[in-house]
Formats: sequence, structure tokens, C-alpha cells
Amino acid sequence: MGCGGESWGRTPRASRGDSQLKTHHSGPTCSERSGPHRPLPWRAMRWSQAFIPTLRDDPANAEAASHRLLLRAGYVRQLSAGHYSMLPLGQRVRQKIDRIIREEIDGIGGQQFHLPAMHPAELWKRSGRWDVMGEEMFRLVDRRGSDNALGMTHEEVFAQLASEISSYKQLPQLWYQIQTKFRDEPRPKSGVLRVREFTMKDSYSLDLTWEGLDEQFDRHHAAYQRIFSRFGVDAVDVEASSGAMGGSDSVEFMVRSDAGEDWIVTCATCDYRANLERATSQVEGVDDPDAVPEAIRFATPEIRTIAALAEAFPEIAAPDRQIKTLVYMIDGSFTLVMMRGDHALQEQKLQDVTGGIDVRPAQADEIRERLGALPGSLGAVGVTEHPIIADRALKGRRALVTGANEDDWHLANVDVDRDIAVGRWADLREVVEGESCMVDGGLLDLWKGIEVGHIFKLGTKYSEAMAAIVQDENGESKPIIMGSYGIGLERSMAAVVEASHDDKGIVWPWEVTPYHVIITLLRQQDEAVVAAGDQLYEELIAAGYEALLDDRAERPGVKFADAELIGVPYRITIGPRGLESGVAEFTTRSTMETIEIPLDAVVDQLP
RNA sequence: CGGGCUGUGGCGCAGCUUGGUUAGCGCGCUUGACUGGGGGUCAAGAGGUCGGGAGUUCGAAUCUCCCCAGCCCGACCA
Repeated sequence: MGCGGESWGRTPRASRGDSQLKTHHSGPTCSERSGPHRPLPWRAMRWSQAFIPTLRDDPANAEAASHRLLLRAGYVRQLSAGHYSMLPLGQRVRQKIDRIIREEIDGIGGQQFHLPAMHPAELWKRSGRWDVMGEEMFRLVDRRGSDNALGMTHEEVFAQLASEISSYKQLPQLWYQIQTKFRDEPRPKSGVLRVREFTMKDSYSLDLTWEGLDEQFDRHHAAYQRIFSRFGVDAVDVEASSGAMGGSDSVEFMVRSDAGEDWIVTCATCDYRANLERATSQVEGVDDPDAVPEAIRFATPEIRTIAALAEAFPEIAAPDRQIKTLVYMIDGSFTLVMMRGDHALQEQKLQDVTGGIDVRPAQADEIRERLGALPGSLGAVGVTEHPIIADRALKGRRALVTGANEDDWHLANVDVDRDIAVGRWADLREVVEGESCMVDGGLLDLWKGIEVGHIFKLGTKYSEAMAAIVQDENGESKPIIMGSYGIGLERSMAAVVEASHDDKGIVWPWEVTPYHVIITLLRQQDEAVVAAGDQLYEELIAAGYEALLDDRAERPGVKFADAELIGVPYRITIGPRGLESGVAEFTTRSTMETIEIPLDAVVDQLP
């Protein structure tokens, strides 16, 4: 066993309430080895020997607080767009995140694996995702001419391993790994928040029954709450879409931040919370006449928008009396999508209800070819040769206005049930801030969040594709039922910084900080200062703390600013002034409060 | 992929419009001195293929073309 990686495993005391004991390091420490380059214990570092390249100025091109601070405080460096190097401080934080995840996933019965990052195309072809993933998946050809992919996720590999399970007696299982994932993001941004290469903890539950899946899912849900709580962030669990590859009971864990890229809807007065891709709200109804005469055409020259039509014919064509007809190509199928005129389509909902993989708006020429008109004059009345999906807000509506599928003409007196062959009703509209909650009518709030975790029920898609079949107690063959659970490590690190910083720098929560305490020495030439610093440093390390000793020959201002920038929770300042009376200054980073305490009381003052 | 923009020493930038000795500035870095509780002062230094290539020209950081990289907005996005 070496001096590095394994000696750090002291459970920080603040975490789980059970460990108030001061863990003392026993046995010889690494620092007792002789030689000029003796390794230091993992939890000790002298700044003068460390690589912590802090920047005095804010880097250009760094907008998000986490991006700016992680760069400036010397945690990460960009190698290229979407690829970041973890510097020693960043790596320490990442290792702590890694460890917290392992403790909690192990705690619900997880077994850790380590799978290849590169996969043969064959594997992805079996699940059908070789074609589905498109350009988002990195692909490469080896010297034999074989296609390979860099893994975006590992359902296929785990499912293939699961095919070795043949009896229900071997279930349930919970398998996980912490691995590099590759996604060829079209637009990496915000530092480490959206990248092309990142570390993800992905776990997969294997069960015989759906009830078993539910239990493992719930256990993950609770474990995730513990994990994010230990990260020191408030991660809100929200109802979500499971995306292109299906699944159900999808829950995302979101950290509130303007740097986030997801919109979250929460109710002010109840527990309802959902990703905007999924959220619903109460829609105020519109009074319609009991019956309307036959639909009639009327001329609408040059009118192409809902607003223009409403302005030209205010008495019959208010936006909520219009049908907005959108046209999508859903896996190559030309589909009409109907919304109330004043409502917006939420595309992910369309994708979810249709199960479509390649969903895009149809182009003008495709539309004219099939409907005979251009967007602005489109409608579904009389259309029978194309599928029609309608938002439920249109159900039963009468006396509406819609395009006539002839440029410059619209139809009035449209009765949806009578005049339009709706093939499918669905909730397709995007919620707007300030609407009423479906559950209790409360006011809905809309905010931006960072997705740090995502759990959902996969079902049998991959087990069927990879022939992960077991026999149950009756000898019947059953595909293993899977769940999938992910956490982004670097993104979690960035989310912590987003949630915990001030104008001076980062403010690390206790469990993920790279060091627990920094000793700032003022006046290195003063032998008493150096001696007192060294002694305290040794004491802290012996007591199980991770300590950084700032022994650089820098001005006090530089050292203070750097300590605050890198965000270590506690700073002990030792200078000749206090030393005369045997005291040091004890500064709490989060509050920036400073107290004077005797040097020998420092260890007791720490959590 | 569409729109906007940027590449000049480790970081942040000026110079480019109007081509002309040796390419500047602040910070950082090295050495020394003075200093010493919130990014100090002075002195002496080191460090640059001006993103790359081709071209125009007597002469290109500067003008032209092509390429590359990066940033922002949008599209996209398990």
C-alpha cells in the first residue's frame, strides 16, 4: 500500500452524524521516509510544492461562474472544446465526489465494474442504437476496418454481461461503474458543464419483476438524495422525459442555476415539479357556441401568422379561437400537429408520444408538395392521408379558424370533432410561467437548472436485444428488467461551484473540498511562525484533516486572496503578531468571520 | 449546421482602419534590494513561429484568399 490514494479514506466527520470521533492516523506516516523527494501523505500539501496555477484576472470566454472560478482557481484547464484537464485540486474534488458516490451506491448493494470505453459497432447494432445515436456518438474505424464507437453510456455492455445470468435466483443485481463517456456535442459550453468527454457514474439494476425494479428505483432515488446532500447542493428531483430511448418513471435531479440548460416547472404551493419537457398545467377553457354552421372559406391575403390573422379578424380569430397547424417529419412520416393558436408546442412531448427518434419540422417544399400551401395557410380540415396529432386543449372546440391549405385562404366555423380526422389526442403544449398547477391550482414557477443526475426505468429493451433472459421459478423464460441511473461527476463539481461561491471565489462544502483547512503563514522568515505552522500542520494531518500549508513567500494579500479563491472552508492564519500571545486566526470561508483562538485549540475548533 | 465574433509571451489586452527600423502595455515569471496583516516599491532580466498556409508588395501582425482553433447566440442534445 502506497502513501497516496489509500490513506485518504477518513470519512469526514460532518457527513453522517455517526462519526464524531477524531480519527488518528496510526503507524508510520509517509513523511517519515527519508530522502529529498519523499512522498507526502495524501492529505498534506505545501503550497510552495503544489501545482495550483491561480489566475489573477478572470479568464476571457468564461461566462458561467463555475467555469470562471474553476479556471481561475487552478482546478481545471481546457485542452480543446469540450475536453478539460483536471488539475490536482480538481482531481481531489472529483475523487471525493467519486468516493461519495461509491459509498452510497455500495450502500444500496451496488457492485462496481469497470467496462471498456470503446465498443464494437456490433454491440450497438444489436440494440439498434448504432443508427439511432447519429452524430452524437464518436465512431472510429480500426486497422482491420472494423467500426467502433466510444461509449456514450453502457446499457449494451452491461446487458451483454447480464446474459450470463440464467436463473432468477441470481437476481436482483445492482451493477455500476464510474467511467469516461464520450458524446460529440455539437456545441460544448460553460466549461465543464457541457463537454464531449466526461466521467459518469452509471448504474443498472437487474430484476426479475417490475416490483423489484420499483424497489431498486426507489432505493436509487433515496441514495441520490443522500449523494447530492453530501455534495452540499440542493438537487431537486423532477419528473422528466426519458428521452429517445424510452423508459418510464424518469426522474432528473436538478440544481438551480442560471448556467443550467434545462427549464424546470415547480408549483409554489404543492410538491409538483417537472422538467418543462414534461410539465403540464391547467389551461383556461374558452367558451364556444353549442353548434356551428358548415365551415366556410374566406380570403386572408398576405396573412401568414396567428397574430396577423387575429388583428385582421378580431371578432372571429382571436388567437385562442385559431388552430395552429404545424408539420413535422417523424422518422420520415409527414405528420400534422395541431395546437391552439396561442399555445406553443413542446417538441419533446411530441417525440415522447409518437416514440419518434428523428423528429424535425418539415421543410417548406415538403409541405407544399403534400398540402398544397405554405406555412401560414395550413390546416387539417379534410386531410386524411397524413396522421394528425392534436393537443388536448383543442378537444371539443368549435367555431375555430384554421388555414385552408391554399395560400391566402382560411376556414372559419371549424368544429374540430366534426371537421378534422384527429388520429391522436395528446398533451403537447409547453407550460408558461404563472399558469396554474394541475394538482392544486398553485402558481407555477419556471427556473433554470443543471441536470446532475437522472434515473429511469428501462424495462426489457436491452435485455431482449442482448438475450439477457432468465428462467423464473416456474421454468419460464423472462427477460431481465432493467433500470438505469446516472450521475455526471464533473458536472456535479461545477454545480456545487455554481451553488456555492461568492465574489471572492469558491466556497466548498465540507465533503467535497480539496482540503479541509489551509494554514496561511505570514512572514516565512520568522522562525517562530514557521515552527508554529509546521507543528499545527502536523497536528491537523495527524488528526485526519486534509491540510494545505501556504508557505509561499508571498505578500499576505496574495495569500488571503488565493485562499479565498480556491475556497478551502477554514483558514488558519499564523503571524508574528498573534504568535506572541500564542493565538492564531481562525477564518470561516463561508461567512468570512474571523476569531482568534489559541494555537492548541485549532484542531478542536474544526468540525 | 446557420448568425455574430476572436486568435499578438503564462493570463488580460493595445497595435491592424492608413503596410515601413528593434512588436508594445498591465499582471505574472527570474535575480537582487527595500519591505512585511489584504494582490507593495525600486532596479536588472527572461520570455513572442503576431493561429497555420498561400498570395500581393522592395517590405505584411497590418492588405487578399484558403484552412484551423476557440467564444457567444440559435438549431441540436439520454
